[in-house]
Amino acid sequence: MAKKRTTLKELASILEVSISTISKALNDSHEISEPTKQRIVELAKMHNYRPNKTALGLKSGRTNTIAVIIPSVQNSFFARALYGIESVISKTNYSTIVCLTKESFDKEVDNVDMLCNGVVDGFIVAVCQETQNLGDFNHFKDAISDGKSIVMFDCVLNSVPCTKVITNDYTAISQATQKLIESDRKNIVLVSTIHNSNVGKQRTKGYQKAMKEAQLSDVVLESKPKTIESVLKEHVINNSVDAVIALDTDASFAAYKVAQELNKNIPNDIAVIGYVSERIAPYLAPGLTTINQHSFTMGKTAATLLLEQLEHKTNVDSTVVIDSTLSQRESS
Amino acid sequence: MAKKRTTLKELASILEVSISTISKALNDSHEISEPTKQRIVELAKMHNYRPNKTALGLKSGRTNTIAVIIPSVQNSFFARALYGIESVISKTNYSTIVCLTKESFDKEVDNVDMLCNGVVDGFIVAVCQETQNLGDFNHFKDAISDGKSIVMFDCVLNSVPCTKVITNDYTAISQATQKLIESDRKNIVLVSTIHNSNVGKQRTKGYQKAMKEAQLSDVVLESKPKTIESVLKEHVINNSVDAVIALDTDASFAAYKVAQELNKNIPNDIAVIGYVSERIAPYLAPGLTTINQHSFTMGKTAATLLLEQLEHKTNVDSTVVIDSTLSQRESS
DNA sequence: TTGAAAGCGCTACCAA
DNA sequence: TTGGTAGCGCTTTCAA
Repeated sequence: MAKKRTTLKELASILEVSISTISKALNDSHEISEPTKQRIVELAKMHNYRPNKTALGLKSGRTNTIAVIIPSVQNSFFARALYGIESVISKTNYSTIVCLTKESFDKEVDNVDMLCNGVVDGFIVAVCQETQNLGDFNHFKDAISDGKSIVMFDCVLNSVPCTKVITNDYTAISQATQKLIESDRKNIVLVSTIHNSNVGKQRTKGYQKAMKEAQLSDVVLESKPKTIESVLKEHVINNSVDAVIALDTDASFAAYKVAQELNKNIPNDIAVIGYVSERIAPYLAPGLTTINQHSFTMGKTAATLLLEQLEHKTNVDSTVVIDSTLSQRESS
Repeated sequence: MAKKRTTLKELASILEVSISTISKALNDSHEISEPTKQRIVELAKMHNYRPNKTALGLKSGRTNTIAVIIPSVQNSFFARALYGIESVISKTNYSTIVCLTKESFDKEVDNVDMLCNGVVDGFIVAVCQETQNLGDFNHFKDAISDGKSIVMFDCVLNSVPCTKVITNDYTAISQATQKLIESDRKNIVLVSTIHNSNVGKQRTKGYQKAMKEAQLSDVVLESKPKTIESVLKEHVINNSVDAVIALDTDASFAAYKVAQELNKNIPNDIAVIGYVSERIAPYLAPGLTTINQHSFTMGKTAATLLLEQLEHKTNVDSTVVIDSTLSQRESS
């Protein structure tokens, strides 16, 4: 198979003109006469000519491609953020490469290294957990010294000089907790399967701060997705609980399931606030009050900032905060 | 900023040897003496040299990059399929470009056209709905005649000669319906928000066939995601319904919500079978019996087949079927 | 064992 | 208005 793609050279030899004439004509240069231009454009169309992007890239030193490096796409936060990024990028003449790290440091390093070599102009990254724990950021620093622009979002590295888009996790959950307290909930339990991540830790601290301020004692239940439900159930059976704050999707679902199994009414017996995709939250019964991280907006913002830097070929060290907000529904 | 990436040329001028010597040394050619090799490799390491992929691509005519073109990543089916694809590709020296079409024909055409030009070696595509309706497949045919390999999955185009990975939608839902009938359900309603897609139509036909065979009359409720709940509720109030088959996530959630609001017990009053991510289904209360399309496996299969074709530089016209299976849970 | 030069597809400069 | 040529970074003959 493989009737290889038409090149300028071929067109040139067919019309018996020079390659540069072809190139100029196709780029609508004023140097070329109208009739010649027409002949060439027509022939190019006939042969379905389209310029080789790789060659363009080599020539210009830019590829008009950006890389999005995220841990996963099954996580609805990242899925929606990616959607936000795409919504911006697709309006430009840039393409997007998406790489999934699955929270592996090695994969993250591999991806960054590989794409640095003339494949992309810049990166949008949600730094993976393992990298944060390891504290090895050389792949990003190398990329920057190679002249790449980087925008980090959600999980960011403060010690890497680049643009960061984050949310106010700590404050948001702290306020949510306060709100529960104001509506007379006293026994508020925090449930989480993401206690190993920085994001999870931030959120837990925010909750604890609010509880402490109200002179209530905090209860933090942490477990793996598979077991979180039984851990919570156990706790609810043996203690009085009138509210649950769930830090992630698994924990949120677990709260609902436990409530149902123990015949507790949401929100009358137990109020629930959780982190679940805004697409799913309203479909739960009752609709789940969520802390909305505005993932779409975060993605959009990150993409916009990166494009800006790419235009000016700069890499600025700054931080933008997108506020999380409480999406009040029936569960609290 | 931008201390541009080190090139062979620079290394050559530092060591005052020729570019070709550097190139050969770095590629461990036997033509180069050990001592020279060592000096060069060492210097390269010092300067953090890594070859420019674009240049490699231009030279070799292959880019070791594949494109995954899917409608969305918020749909858990595609998210998981992508995960399956990545799991295969990331073990090779290929990279993945992900493009989201949002079901737009124009975006699909743009993506394919753009990536054909020396950016990727092959495509994994879930054809978007609009393209299926329009019936214009030239972008794929062009890509093939440009020598690209294509593997389609889920939504495929039979008239495009390429590898296809599909599931047995029709049979799977037909069997699920039969199973409901065997367990004495008579008033089985189908609910769908994807009636415009081929997949939706196939599933509906499978259901209708099973109903007809059992001499039961079929009821098909179709609506938009926002309104499907009220449509179903209305129907359940005015008719006797003892089972619901939901063709998509929105419809599945709607079924649960309606049951709860009308105080119907699942599965005693109403059995439910739906299409929902396997990650979420068990968390519903009660756990939802789903028709599992094995999205991960489909992705893995598609990727494996594409790699195979890329190795042999062929493009074969064949179809692989991955069977959907019933994941029995408590809702039916 | 090393180097010079051509060429991948393209653009852009300079000359004709 | 056209064409020749150099060069982007790399590999690969072929000569030295």
